[in-house]
Amino acid sequence: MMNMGGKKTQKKTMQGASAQQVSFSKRRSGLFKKAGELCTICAVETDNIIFSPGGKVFSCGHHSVEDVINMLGHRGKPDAVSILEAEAHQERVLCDLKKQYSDLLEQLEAEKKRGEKLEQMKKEGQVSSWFVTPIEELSFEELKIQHAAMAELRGKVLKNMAERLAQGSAPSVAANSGGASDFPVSKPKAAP
Amino acid sequence: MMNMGGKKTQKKTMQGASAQQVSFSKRRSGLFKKAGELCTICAVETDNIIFSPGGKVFSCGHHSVEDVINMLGHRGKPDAVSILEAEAHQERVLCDLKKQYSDLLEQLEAEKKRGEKLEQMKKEGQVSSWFVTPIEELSFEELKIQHAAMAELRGKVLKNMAERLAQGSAPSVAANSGGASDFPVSKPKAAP
DNA sequence: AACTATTTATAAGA
DNA sequence: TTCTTATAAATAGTT
Repeated sequence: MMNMGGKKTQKKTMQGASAQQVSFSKRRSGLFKKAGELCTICAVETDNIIFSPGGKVFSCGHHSVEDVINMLGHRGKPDAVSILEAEAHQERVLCDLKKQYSDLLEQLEAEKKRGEKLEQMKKEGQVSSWFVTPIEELSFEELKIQHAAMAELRGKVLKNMAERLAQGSAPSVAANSGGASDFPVSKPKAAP
Repeated sequence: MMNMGGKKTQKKTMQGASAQQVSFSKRRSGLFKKAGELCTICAVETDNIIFSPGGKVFSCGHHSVEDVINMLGHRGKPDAVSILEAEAHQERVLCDLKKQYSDLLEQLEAEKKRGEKLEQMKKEGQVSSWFVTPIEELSFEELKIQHAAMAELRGKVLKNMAERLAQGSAPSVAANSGGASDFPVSKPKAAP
């Protein structure tokens, strides 16, 4: 399609008012997005203001244009420190939300891993899940199947025990010799 | 090499002061560079300020912080459109974030439930793990315990089945009645 | 607005 | 810190 993507970085004013407007919209969101990421990832605060030729003012950040204006209206001439100390409550909320969002993502990720393990267990066969599901929650049909499955497993166990006895093998704790060490019984690793 | 570059976009505060510092430096230059490009390409003016936690202030743009203040003050009040636009943007971002946040809560809750089941399985004892572990890998002692456990479970199942039959109750899957919807989401924050 | 080919940005590693 | 590199993102031009 030869559409030329990012091309080489534009070094001069884009030709064509239309294209320039489009590019402006894209890059404006891009810039604000980057700013937001910077805040979230590095725990800093930013303020970004863009004055378009049309006289419009776009901004994002912890200290909104609104607040600056209000402050100016309230006071005669604030210094940089005033702005620094000013708190935009809406932006603050946004920031907190972002943080919470981040925390949630983290937790979600952790829970997902545990969930996947559960999924794996389930896939391993219905048997395992039946045994850990409160019996009251099982349907009658499921109970019947479980009953049969248990009977079969019991037979296997007895058979295995009999074989071992016959061989006179001494009871011992089988070491996890790599075989099925991937069973989801591992202890959770706390993330400090 | 597997050095992982851009990885997936970091969504959370980066852990490790060192890594965070490195990332901050990179992203700070990245942001300023983007701002510069935006100015050049779209013929607009920008001002960007970053407040680092260390108290340092980084900035770039066409006007000093003082200039920005003066300019805003000089214009008295940006036209209504400007304010509306800025507000709209922030509102959009906030809304999107809130929605994502809600969705995440939902997902988290679901994952939590699955996680709890896993936890329950583990607490249930070794029984569940035994059933999914290849029988050859179990020790004789474990087999005996398993045998006993199975016998007990079998008894429970039969008993439950008998009760249900006696009551003539239709087979059904009981729904989770107990719920913990009060997942800790936010923590109180002290305002600086 | 959506898509795609390219260019950028950047997290890890050295 | 700076350089490298693999991978994710951003985005100019097109549809």
